[in-house]
Parts: sequence; structure tokens; C-alpha cells
Amino acid sequence: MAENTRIEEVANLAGVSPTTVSRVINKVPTVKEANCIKVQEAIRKLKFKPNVIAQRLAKGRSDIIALVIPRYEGIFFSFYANQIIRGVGVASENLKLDLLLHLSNDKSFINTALIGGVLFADVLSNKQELSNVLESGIPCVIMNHKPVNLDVNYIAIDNRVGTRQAVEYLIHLGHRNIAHITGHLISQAAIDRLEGYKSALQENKINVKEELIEKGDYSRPSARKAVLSLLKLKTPPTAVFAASDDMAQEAISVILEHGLRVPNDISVIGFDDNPICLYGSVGLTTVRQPLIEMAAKATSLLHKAMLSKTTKSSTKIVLPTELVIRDSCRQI
Amino acid sequence: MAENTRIEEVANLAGVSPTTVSRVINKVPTVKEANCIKVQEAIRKLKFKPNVIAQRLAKGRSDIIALVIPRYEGIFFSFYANQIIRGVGVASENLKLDLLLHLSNDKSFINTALIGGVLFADVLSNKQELSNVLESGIPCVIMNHKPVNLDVNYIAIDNRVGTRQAVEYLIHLGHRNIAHITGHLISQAAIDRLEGYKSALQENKINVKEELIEKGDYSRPSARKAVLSLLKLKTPPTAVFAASDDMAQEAISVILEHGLRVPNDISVIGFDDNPICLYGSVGLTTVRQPLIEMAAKATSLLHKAMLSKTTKSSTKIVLPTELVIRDSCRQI
DNA sequence: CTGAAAGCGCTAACAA
DNA sequence: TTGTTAGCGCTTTCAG
Repeated sequence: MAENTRIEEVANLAGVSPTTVSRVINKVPTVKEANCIKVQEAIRKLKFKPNVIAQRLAKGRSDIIALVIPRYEGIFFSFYANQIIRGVGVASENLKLDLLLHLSNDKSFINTALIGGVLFADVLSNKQELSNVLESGIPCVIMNHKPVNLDVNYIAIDNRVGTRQAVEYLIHLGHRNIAHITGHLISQAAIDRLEGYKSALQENKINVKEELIEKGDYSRPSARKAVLSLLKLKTPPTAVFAASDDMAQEAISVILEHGLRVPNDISVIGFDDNPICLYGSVGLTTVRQPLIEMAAKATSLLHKAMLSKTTKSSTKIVLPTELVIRDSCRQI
Repeated sequence: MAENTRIEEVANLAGVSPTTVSRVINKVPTVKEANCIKVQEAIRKLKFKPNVIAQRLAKGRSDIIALVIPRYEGIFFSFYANQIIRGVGVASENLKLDLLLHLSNDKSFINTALIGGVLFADVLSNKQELSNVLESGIPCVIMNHKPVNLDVNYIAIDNRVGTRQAVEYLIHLGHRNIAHITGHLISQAAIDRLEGYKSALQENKINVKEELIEKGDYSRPSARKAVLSLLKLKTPPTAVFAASDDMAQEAISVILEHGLRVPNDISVIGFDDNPICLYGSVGLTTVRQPLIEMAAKATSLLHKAMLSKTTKSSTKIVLPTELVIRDSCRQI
């Protein structure tokens, strides 16, 4: 922290008291216009920047928010995590909040002393951290995870419904042999998608075959491995539902490499609506989840919670998913 | 910030003065062991957490570092950016530094009041921010960019040398028709790789053909577009050098989709040594750049600069790149 | 509408 | 080795 000009010097130059300078800085409307102008000029001349630390100590609150996101590779390097980080980064800048990035794992610990609010991008990686935050009384918002038995703000999509949109679409196209490449099952989203896949099949009287369920972790290599196994089956699937578009794209690559065509031989459907869907060899049909919107709303919700003194009841938002039909699935 | 127990209550419970408590917190060695234990017990009982804001105001320094990284999509979503963010995140946690994430664009502004040091992941996106930091006297380290005419700490790789390793390898294999898919030319890394590509050709008496240079932005879609153009050429290249592995992988996909083989028909070489190299249909030959190491060293260098009162001369580190030969290039 | 004075919670001289 | 006394730079009562 560089030693800068203080509010007092500004006050001297402007010929007013420090208090008045503070009022101008904080836009208190009761300052006489003439004084206001004098102060602003002095601020400009001295290139004065208020010391944020001192402001915060005096005001008793922090404008720093923390984003807690799992550091596991499959998740951290996913489109999902990237979008969340970038979305929260932009949203917090707009709200004039500083963003602290906290990469969680099973033994990470979050120091709540510095921050005014916390955003969890997922929570399963370390439940202890959520408890810490909850105990400390700091407002928080959880993204993409619906905690059970806990009165917390959250904003999520319904992964089961989204998955159902995908799987039922495939069923309507006549597919019965539908494989699923899961996401990293440490995330609730991946678990919900897997459950949604199973129940969609069951409701349509289609047996769930374990051999058609391949564990992935949202990464391309994991999808490649999964598809390779799937292709070796006596009766390979006619359709593949991947828990992320990245995995779906990799699935398509592998299928093409084996001399098969998409969607003619195998239909593929993804999840995310990653822009890469549009640019592949075949437009990828997928389930759109509004990640940027989720990030923005979560940040703004957190901001409101930080401003309101009263701990009002928690807000729960579920954003809709949307089936985006392109060219990677066909009727059989 | 939740209103917590203060140091005074701890002092009362332990039967010592606030100063002694402060000493224990800051591990000042001159505290009698008996007192030290009493204080630690009191801290535990009261679940006392020092108020970091107050600490920082009193100490006059900050343990928060900022990571400034461009928010442009091609770059932000790249393996490079992901590795840097994750690497710095882990490194700063190890050093007990808090990490503020700042997504820069051409009009972003960094508030230096809160932070004790700054890490630039690239600087071209906003030179103004670098000047701000330099003026404020806050220590900083620049990654992957060698600023000209500026006495700043930096840690980078030599992108020209790395590129030369790749291109000369192709030349030694007999290739003369070598295409290049560039990175986002807003980054110095991309510019240097392009220059390195050109000079490697020239030094080997191979004409640089503009039609073989395709502008990418590190993203897969941009690589797809590039390869599509390349394949339409009257004389398509026999080898492609992509500025990132993601782009190289996409290049391979496109080539395969066109019924050509890698490396039999076209050789492909990437840059990064992304783990995905290992899992594709063909092992990707690439230039390894030590991103995690760069992130870790940069963070530790910054930490040292923050601790040393004296503004000693700047440190400049260039990390070596390494050609990693796998199966995507062949002799012709 | 303005200013003096009293903190915010902690650390750093300085004495003891 | 410990405690007392001043601040760090700002905001916020509360008089005026």
C-alpha cells in the first residue's frame, strides 16, 4: 500500500474540514455546491484516492466478495467454471465489488475476516467452508447447487428437467439405446443429470443399462475414453447424451474418427450451449443453461443481501433450461 | 463483515493486555510461554478471528495480491489463462496471500488502494493499468510479456525460441509448406510466435507466404475456420503450426473430417503441452511451456518484492520451452 | 449546511 | 517480558 495523500490535505487545500471532504466522497447531498466543487478540484489536483482499507474499517463493512470454486481439473477447466468466473468477474466489477478468488478442495479453508459476502460455485467440494461462512453470518449465495435442509440463498438450474428435455427428445426421435457420459460426480449438477437420465428412461419404460453409463469429469479426454468404450459394446448406443458440450464435441470427434457419422449413425446431444456448438463439423444439439445470467444474478443477489441489514429469508431461484435443436440428432 | 469478538475480549479472558494478544497473533517470540498458551486458549474459546482490515490499516500493508488477466474470450477461455489462474490461485494460497481477480479490458481500471502487489498475466490489453500500478509504487510482476524500456519484474518464456523449436523441427522433417494459425494477436505471445515462425522460415530460405498465415484467437472455432481456409488452397500446407494445443487439436479434427490423415497427409504441431495432447486420436507433438511453474515463480517473486522494503532492481526470468515429440508430425 | 471529537480494531513505539 | 499510549485514514454522531 503506497502512502498517499490523505483526506486532511484535501481539506486544507479546499479550505474545509475533513468531514466535508468525506461527505463529498460519499456523495452526501447536504454539501453546499460551492464547497463541493472546491473539494472536487482539490481531489483532482492532489490526485487523491481514498484509502479503501480505512474506509472499510470505519464503515464496518467490506465490499470484497469471494468466489469459491473447486480446483479439480475437470471442473475448473470446464466451460461452466470459466463462464462462472468470467461472469462473476464482470458482474462484480459492475457493482463495484472486489472479487477474491478462492480455489477450494477438500481441505481448503476460507478466511471470512476480509470479505463481505461469498459466492459458492458449487459446494460439495468442501462443506466445511459453507458451514464456516454460515456461522460467521456473512451473506452468501450458492450457484448451481440446491443444498438440502439449509436455509440459504441459491440460484440454480433444474438439472433434472434440463436432462429430461435432452433425453426425452432422443426418445421421441426413436432412440432406445441412449448412452450417458456423466460429468464429474463430485458436482451436484453431474449427479442430477445422471439421475435425470435414469428417470427419463424409466418413465419411458426403457431399461437403464449400466454399460451405457460412462463416468466422465467434464473434460475431453474423459469423454474420449468413454466413447471408446461405448463403441466397443456388442450393441453400441444409437445416441449419446453428454453432460457437457465439450464432452459432446469430443464424442463427435471420436465417432467420426471411427468412420461413423453424426447424426446418421449416432446422435449426440450435449449440455451448456457452449459457442463451440456452432462451429463444429455438425451443429450440436444441446441443453442451454444460462450461466452468465446465473453468475450475474447471483452476484447481484449477494450484493443486495450485503446491503440489507436485516437477515431476511433466503431467496431461491431456479433458472430455466432450454433445448436447442441443431443437427447432431436424427430420427431413427 | 460480521461483528466479531475483538482482541480486547481475548485479552480480558486471558488476563493480559491487548498488545500481548497481538503479539501472540503475530508470533512475536518474546511472549512468555504461559501467557502465550493462555491467549491461545482464549482465542479458541472465543473463536476469535483478527479483523484483517484493521490489521492492514495498522500495519500499513496488504497481503492481497491482484491477478490482472484479459477478459477477451479467446484468451480468457484458453488453456493458458486457465493454468495461470489456477497456478496463481494455488501458489497464493500457499503463501497465505489473498487473490483478487481483475478481468481487464481496454477501459478497465485497477484500484490500487486495496492491494499489496499485482500480477499481470499479460499487459497489452491495458497499458494504463500497468502505469497506474507502477506509479503507485506497488510491486508487480508481469507474466509472459517482456515490456520494452521498462524496469519491471517479469517472468516469461521465449516465444520466439519455442516457436523456432517447432518450425525448425518441421523443416528438418522436410516440410517447406508450413502454415501457421496464430493466437490472439492482442497478446505478445501470439505476436512473438508469429514473428518466430516467419524468421525461422526465412533463416531456412523458405518464403513466407501470407496465405499460409491464418489469424486465430486461441479458440477452437477460430482454428476450425483457419484450417478450412488452408485446406481450400491450391497447394495446401503439408504441416500446420498452431499457437495453442487446443487449436492444434481442432485442426486435427478438421483434417480428419476431410478424409485426410495426421500425420500421413498433414503434420500438426501445437504449443502449450496441454494434457489433451496425450488423449487425442494421435499424440500431439508440441512445445511445452511451463505455465504452472511460471505462475508459481511469479507469485513467489511478487511475494518477495512485497516483503523487501527496499525497491531493489527488477528481476527478469526467462523459462525454457521444450519440444515434445509425439506422433502428429512425420518426415516427408 | 458544517466541524469537532470520538471511534472502527489493530499494531508499534516507548516505557516500565 | 509486558502494558500504556498513540495512531493507521476514514466515517459518524452530535452540536453548532
